[in-house]
Amino acid sequence: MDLPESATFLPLPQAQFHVLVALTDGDKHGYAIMQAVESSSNDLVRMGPATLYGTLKRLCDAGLTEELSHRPEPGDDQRRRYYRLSGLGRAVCLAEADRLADLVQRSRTNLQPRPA
Amino acid sequence: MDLPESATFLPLPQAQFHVLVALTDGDKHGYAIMQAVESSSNDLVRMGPATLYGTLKRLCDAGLTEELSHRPEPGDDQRRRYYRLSGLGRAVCLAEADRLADLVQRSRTNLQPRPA
DNA sequence: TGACAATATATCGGTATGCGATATATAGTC
DNA sequence: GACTATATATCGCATACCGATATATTGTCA
Repeated sequence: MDLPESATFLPLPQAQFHVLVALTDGDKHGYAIMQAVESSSNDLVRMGPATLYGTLKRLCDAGLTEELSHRPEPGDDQRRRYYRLSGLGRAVCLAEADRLADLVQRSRTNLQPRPA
Repeated sequence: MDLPESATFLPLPQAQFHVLVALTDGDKHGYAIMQAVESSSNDLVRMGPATLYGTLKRLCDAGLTEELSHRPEPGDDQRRRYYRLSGLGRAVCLAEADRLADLVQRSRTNLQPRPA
């Protein structure tokens, strides 16, 4: 069941979707998100600090992500700030995935050479 | 086989991808593209004239689409200007679809509750 | 210890993209 | 003739994106 509220965030800006998807993997700090987005796209998507931290701010303001109040790995780099998907963030991420899956399928279907 | 050149256009801005996908269906004039994008997304994606014609200009400048020199339906509305996908546009559209399909699959896989 | 690279967050300022509103004009309907 | 839908076009603002730079910490190696 999908919260109707999710649709109001669609279409999601690309950078926001990239960050949400990176967090479906598990909680991460900013720098790790940046690396995950780049490596998982084979460096096709480049995400510098300006895009990352600006996007993280927007996502947290919108309630799609939350900053962790506790530190998952005590003794790690003290500068790190960790983020996780909220319940709403999960719903929005899935809704955007559905929307994009439809576009992907239609473009592939239409562009396949049709057998006579 | 994918032209390496296609990758240089990725990630494609959302509006550009929407227009390309709309044209995989067949050649269309601007107004028809606008309606196709909205109706095929169940009005989730709204595309006004400013976004449409600006995007079409960028796509034609980049060589991803081409304006038809002839009129496919003689006797139709004389104001119409028809557009079609170029070969490069097809390749870029498929490459972007591949990129998005990967994001969709990973987000779905990660967000499914994992059976114990 | 000192030098250096990698890690980590943050912001400035400019560019690209997106879009509401408006303009203009034709085509179709009643 | 009045009205709606069709069709293209552009202004100006808002949002989104991103290269460059700044600052400081951490880790590594000599």
